[in-house]
Amino acid sequence: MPATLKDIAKKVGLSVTTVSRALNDYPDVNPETKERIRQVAREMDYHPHVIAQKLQKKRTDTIGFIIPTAGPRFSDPFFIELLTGIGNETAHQEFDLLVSTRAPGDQEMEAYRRIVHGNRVDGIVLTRTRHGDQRISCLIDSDFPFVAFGPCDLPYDFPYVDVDGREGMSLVTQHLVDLGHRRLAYITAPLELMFATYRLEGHREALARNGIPIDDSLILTGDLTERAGYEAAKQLLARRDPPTAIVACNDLMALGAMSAALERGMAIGEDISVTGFDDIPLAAHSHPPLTTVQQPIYEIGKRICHMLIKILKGEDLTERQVILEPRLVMRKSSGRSPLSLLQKEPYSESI
Amino acid sequence: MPATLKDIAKKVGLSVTTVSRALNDYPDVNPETKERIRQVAREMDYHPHVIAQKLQKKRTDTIGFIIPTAGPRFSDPFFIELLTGIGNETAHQEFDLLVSTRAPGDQEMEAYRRIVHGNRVDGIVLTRTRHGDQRISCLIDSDFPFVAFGPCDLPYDFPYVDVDGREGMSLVTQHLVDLGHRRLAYITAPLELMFATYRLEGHREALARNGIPIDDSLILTGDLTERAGYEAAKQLLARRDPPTAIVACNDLMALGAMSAALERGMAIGEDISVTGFDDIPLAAHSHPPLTTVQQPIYEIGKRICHMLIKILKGEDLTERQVILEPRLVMRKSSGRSPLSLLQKEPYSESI
DNA sequence: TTGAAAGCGCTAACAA
DNA sequence: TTGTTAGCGCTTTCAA
Repeated sequence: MPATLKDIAKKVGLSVTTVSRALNDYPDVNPETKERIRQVAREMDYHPHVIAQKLQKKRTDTIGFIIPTAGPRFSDPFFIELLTGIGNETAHQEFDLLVSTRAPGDQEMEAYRRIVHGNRVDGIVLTRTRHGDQRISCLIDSDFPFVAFGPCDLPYDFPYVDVDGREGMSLVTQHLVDLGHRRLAYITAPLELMFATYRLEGHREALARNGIPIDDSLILTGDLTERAGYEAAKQLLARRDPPTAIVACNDLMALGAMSAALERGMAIGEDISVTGFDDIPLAAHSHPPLTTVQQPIYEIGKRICHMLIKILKGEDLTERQVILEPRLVMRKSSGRSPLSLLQKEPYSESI
Repeated sequence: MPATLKDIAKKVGLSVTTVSRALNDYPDVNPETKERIRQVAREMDYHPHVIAQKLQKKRTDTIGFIIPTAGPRFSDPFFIELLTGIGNETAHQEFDLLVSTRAPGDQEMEAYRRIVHGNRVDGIVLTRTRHGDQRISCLIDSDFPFVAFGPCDLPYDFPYVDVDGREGMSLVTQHLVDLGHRRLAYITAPLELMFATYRLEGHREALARNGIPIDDSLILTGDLTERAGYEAAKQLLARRDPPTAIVACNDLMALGAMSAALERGMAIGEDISVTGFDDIPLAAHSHPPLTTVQQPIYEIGKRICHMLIKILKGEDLTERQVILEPRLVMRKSSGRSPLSLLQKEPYSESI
């Protein structure tokens, strides 16, 4: 049985209160008494019972994070990096982290309720915000502290961090247009996801800005996995009028798209350009390396967590909504359009 | 303020005890009383205070999982899949999951102590067991329940699940030998990791079995990231006597190795064969698809968690050590050795 | 069928 | 400087 304050009190012949105060370094304890108590505590290998502390303090010093895992083989590296950011900041601030893995849907809402109502955690981190996100309205209704990765179209003001996806997609798309591409396909994530909408908007804006008509048949939807990117690209490349560039909504789908193109014997960055979004470590090590938009995922995780803990401590946030600028990372998977009138090299054939 | 048993008791004019019993469906409560209490509880949106329950029950119904994250950009998809398995089983059994992210080392041990001593969790899941694993001796000394992914060379008997890595590596290596390879390089993980040792042993055994001398200069070490695989392969391929096959200790390093080979303009599966271990989803979508050894990661996560909860409930384990058979997944990244005397096709040139 | 009382381990207001 | 008392919200004897 682990030692309790009572055990120590008995041993040193003092009250539980004094022992508690000594161990918590209160100033109104005789220094010698304090030292003696601490000595005994060490000898008895005492560790405070955190559950009892939590009950008394009415605070759990724990934050919750529910990972929207789609299916058993879910393995988006994005989430590990985000989790690492959240986890490290959590530990740094001496908080604990409660994690749930639930696919979006009923069970997910149940997990939220379980966490919110059970006083298990003091606050929650939310990711992949959705249009009319039920989770957000539920949390706001219960007046439960949270910070989200991404905004929402509900008429609430809540704290979040985001990367400007519209701008990001606009940047890559412009980059491709500058390389002479006029026929760009786009693989989006399900549009219920806020970020998917923004990114698609950025893409469309860039096309419009350059006077390129939007062909809806070139916009396909995938579930953010490499498999989905592969399938979508396969379909696109089998067309009689295939695109010269494929813009994917995330890196995993871009990698899938690349494999579909390679399978057809195409040279990526030449016959076809492919771009992603996220800049996961694999993006730099695909072949060819993937042109993408960088999100500082780890830092975002830390930042979200930092904001949340500030809220929990009752401190004011300097910024309630943080929007980070994305950065275009040009690599070899994007190149001049094969249909471009611009010449690649002085001696290359033009059409 | 959330409603408490006391609030309900006051409202219905009964004692807290009776309310508690009614809500916990004890048989010795008047059915009508019970119904009335439940009705009121619903109206007041009552939810039990789990912290108080935990304190009283002296059980947290929570398990802990410390992810050994190496660095901020840590993003091995392997861990998300494992986490999903653990998380889903945890939820299924109505347990909570506490996660820590710590790089191996001092902070990691501190995280273990924090969790063990603070009564935060009832048991722990351990991954990536190491030689003389401090974490294991610490947990055993404290008599703290845990289940590991992988065995340990300490003289303790503890429950774990593992995939036979020796057999797995033996299978891929044999596969390569059968394809005519005689010069095989190996990229290992740091050998302090138990699985790294086993896998390397399997590789060596297969070579020995086939009378192929072991060339230690062909064995390099990497930190399991794609970057490490890339660097190692780059070095191997720059040799005057490059290998015809590269066996990597995990898929991520194999993917990195592939990119190094592609960068040199080599045709993978022809000029050079590359194999991995894990079978992460990306392995099927690399180009060419990666020959690897499958580990049912998600199921292992579920199984570990299932065993742990069984232990916590005081039930007997039918098997304390579970060793799963690996499965070789042959894909296109492995092909006949270019130096092979065997003919690839009837009409191909032999050397 | 119900209630009173005790206690899980801790903290904190108040008194001495 | 120390101790007394109360209480966090819940469960569980034991007695009525």
